[in-house]
Amino acid sequence: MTLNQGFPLPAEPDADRAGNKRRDSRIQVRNREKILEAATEIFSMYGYRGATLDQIAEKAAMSKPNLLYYFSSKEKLYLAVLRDILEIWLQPLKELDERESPEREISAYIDQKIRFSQLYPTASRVFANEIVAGAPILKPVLDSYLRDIVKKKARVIRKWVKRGELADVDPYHLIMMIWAVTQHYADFAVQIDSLLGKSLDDEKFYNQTRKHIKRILMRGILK
Amino acid sequence: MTLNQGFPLPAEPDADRAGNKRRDSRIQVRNREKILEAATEIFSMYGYRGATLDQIAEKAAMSKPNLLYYFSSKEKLYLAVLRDILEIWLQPLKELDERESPEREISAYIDQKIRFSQLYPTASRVFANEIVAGAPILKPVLDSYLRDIVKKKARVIRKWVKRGELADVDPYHLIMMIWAVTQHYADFAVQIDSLLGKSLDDEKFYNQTRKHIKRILMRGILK
DNA sequence: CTTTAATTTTATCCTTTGGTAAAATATATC
DNA sequence: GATATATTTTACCAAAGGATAAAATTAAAG
Repeated sequence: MTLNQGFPLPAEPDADRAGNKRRDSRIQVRNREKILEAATEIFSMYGYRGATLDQIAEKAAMSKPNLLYYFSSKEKLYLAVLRDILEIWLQPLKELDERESPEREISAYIDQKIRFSQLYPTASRVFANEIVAGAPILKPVLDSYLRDIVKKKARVIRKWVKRGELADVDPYHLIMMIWAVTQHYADFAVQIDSLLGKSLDDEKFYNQTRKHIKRILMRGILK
Repeated sequence: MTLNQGFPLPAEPDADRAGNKRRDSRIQVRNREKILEAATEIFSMYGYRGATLDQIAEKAAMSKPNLLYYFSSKEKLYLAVLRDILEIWLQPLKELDERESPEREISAYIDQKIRFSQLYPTASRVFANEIVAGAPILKPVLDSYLRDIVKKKARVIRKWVKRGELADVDPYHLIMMIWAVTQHYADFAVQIDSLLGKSLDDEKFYNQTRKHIKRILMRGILK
């Protein structure tokens, strides 16, 4: 992963990098990647406060001081993880295009969201954890960046409604409904596994889920 | 709250009570209540591992050793909190009755779930936290108790489908969809507050939400 | 091959945290 | 109101956890 281009989180230059000049050596890249992956997994299970650097270091197969060589504090590491996640989390929404039909666009949006749940379930859980915890870190981003994007896309949906291509739905509730349902399959994966013994890794179950969600939602909102 | 009658969590008699004989003195009841409430709030924000007894004690306005007098360990306290939550969380599902119409029953079920989100948002978040974390404590309960109830209710839904009173929906996905959407409003309340500046505490927003969810879902599944 | 810079390890520090012991205080019962 | 019991406080402790310093090792550059 490591998308992280200009993301609106307090990203002072080199904030998360222990003062070394020549950046991006081979080792640098590989280890930072390794750490971010391990951190995502541990944060997804224990949340920010519950996770320990020891656990993360162990999962990344390196010593704790070594880890701290790459990310100078637990908080900086957590920020780096969130930054990566938020970027891929938001991407799909940005693509809603009013010039296309709502049927096509919303359908595609659901597809992308459920795919995210399949590809990055742990990332989804870190995000969920942060929000459930009251978004101590992400609150400012939600209040500004996310708010703006959603507002913009709500307008798109409202336009479709006015054009009579969509039933009279509230755009915000619709968006949140899609989030809720698609993310549920990543965030509550254990529960689903308990009930059905299945996960989105199972390609068959994945498609069944995808179609089912779409069938009900699309029926619910199309004219 | 404190429903907790015979709940299927490892509830050795007096496991969570520091060996005192005459149970349920006035003080006993009041303080245990106070602690459970404080614990619910703290656990909902930091998860099991992230929460500290100091925080809980402070919120409950008593010293940590005093708290430990009522619940002899952090784990016992957490168990007690989960026990209370799970009971009220499951109750509504048990009431789905095949003799009634699906329209009426599912509608009532959604009502109850969204009401739960309104009344016990922090409890909902503790539960969410536990599941997102991989249900380290609740897994056995999910695998047995929950699994059985859901299986039973899936049969009810399937019956409605066969009778032609419901579109051809998968019962499990339908149930999970209802969970996802209704719980979302409690678990992701901060996000909703960021986007809309509203919460389910606002009776107007509560009703709007309730109706909206129902409109889309019911349209999606009724024939 | 050196020399220099980047990376890793070892040892250590201070704070927080779950939990205990025992003394002190309050409450109830006779 | 004296005695027994329940509750609360005070003083600790050992382990865990985030972080730093400095030595040791490895990789890169000339």
